[in-house]
Amino acid sequence: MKNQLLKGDALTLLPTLEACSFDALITDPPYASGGLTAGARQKPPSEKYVQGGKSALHADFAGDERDQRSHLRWMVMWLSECARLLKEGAPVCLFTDWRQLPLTTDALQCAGFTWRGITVWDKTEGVRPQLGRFRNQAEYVVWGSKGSMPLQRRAPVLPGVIREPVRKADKLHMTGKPTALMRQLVRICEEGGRVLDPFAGSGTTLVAAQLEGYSWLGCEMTDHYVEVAGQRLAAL
Amino acid sequence: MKNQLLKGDALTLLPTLEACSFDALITDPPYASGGLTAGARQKPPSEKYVQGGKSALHADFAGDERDQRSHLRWMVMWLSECARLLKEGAPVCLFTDWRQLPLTTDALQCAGFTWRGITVWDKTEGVRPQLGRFRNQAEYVVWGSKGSMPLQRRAPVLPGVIREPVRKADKLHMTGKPTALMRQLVRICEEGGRVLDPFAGSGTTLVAAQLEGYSWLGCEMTDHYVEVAGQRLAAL
DNA sequence: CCCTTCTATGAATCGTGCT
DNA sequence: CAGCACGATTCATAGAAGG
Repeated sequence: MKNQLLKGDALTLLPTLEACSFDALITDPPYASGGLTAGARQKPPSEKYVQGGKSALHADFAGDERDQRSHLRWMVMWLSECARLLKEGAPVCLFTDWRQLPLTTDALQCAGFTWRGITVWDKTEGVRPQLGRFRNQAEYVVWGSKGSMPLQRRAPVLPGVIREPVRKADKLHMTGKPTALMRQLVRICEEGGRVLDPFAGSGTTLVAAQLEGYSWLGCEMTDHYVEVAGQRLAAL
Repeated sequence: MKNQLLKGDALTLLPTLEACSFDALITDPPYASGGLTAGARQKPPSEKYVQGGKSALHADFAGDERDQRSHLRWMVMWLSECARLLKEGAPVCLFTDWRQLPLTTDALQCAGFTWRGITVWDKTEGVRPQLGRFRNQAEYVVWGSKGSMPLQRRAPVLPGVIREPVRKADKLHMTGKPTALMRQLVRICEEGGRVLDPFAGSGTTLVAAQLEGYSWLGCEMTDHYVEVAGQRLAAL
């Protein structure tokens, strides 16, 4: 199966793809979680996620200004499209932060998937330490499957907590994940299978999939990141 | 303030305590999460959580056979009682597993607390591997506060992920937590404050509180564990 | 006392087969 | 057919046993 990076909105592109043609869904959708108030959430991500008065390092990305209710509906919409594209028993991994974790497990299950657990990404460094509080040093991968997941799948035992620091040189998107982290995660896919990432961003999931011997298809609607991801994938 | 270990049901005991007299709520309630079917959930914990036909190492504990709906209602009931007992701004820490995490964040917020984050207990590797799956090696601490939480509280910066293996000699309850883990957690309480644990079990939270210089009050309804906890605390 | 070898265990889960 | 009981499975680590 040919690898492809498609430019456009996942909700438009997914319906054009062939049913039952993917072995795993692994993606990092917009969290829509920055900001305590609805108003603060509607600022573009480059203002929302930047500390202090620093200028934005990364281009804005789309799809991050919904309120909780709309965000859930939107998650269920694209997840349901993905359910059609996945083979029976295929695993699903969705990144989320603590604030959106319950919404993410709801969305996964509303879309008809079986929720099977949570894997923790431990960033190891304290992000914004605050006296008298716990550090906010983890993000979460909500994972599950389309229907039952036979034990004879060709996939290894995978870690439930992945300790991986964020390295600037390896972060090409505002919410980009370390390549080493993604290389661990994609291994939930059956050996040599085909990985779907409808929110490819700077393409780290696709790069990891390629490095681990999978084929892949990604969608990304922001021109800038389609170019970034394209270059990274071409350089492999 | 005198330290006390009370014997009885939390829902009965909590209303008898004085309002605004605690600086932190730190507890590990029954999760009611084992078992795929209603029937399986009603088995005692020693059968539910132990593999194979091995004989039970620890005595059973009560309150683990509710379904999701009743479990939520019950959580909100005792949490609301605790809200009355806590001072304004006091932190709350609730243990939970991946399956009950969304329910726990709901319960915390339904009872009127502000949800502030999740802290991860990483049990480290060695926990029941399964091919083709992520290891289930973490439990979670949902934490928050009664109302706003001033930054000038006398409490240190605390870790967001705590790596701590389970040691047999340090585990006196089927679901007992390591003392080292609890010593880290209780430090969310303001220096020298008073800690409440309505589900004391073998008393690890109270032991940790004592070791870290806090005063404490615990409730436990199972005779056996009241005795175990009493002995541990007396031995300090 | 230190090192090596061995064994037991885990807040499970899946699939089968019986009721 | 739905629901439930039961056996099989996975491996890093702790802790015991032995040299």
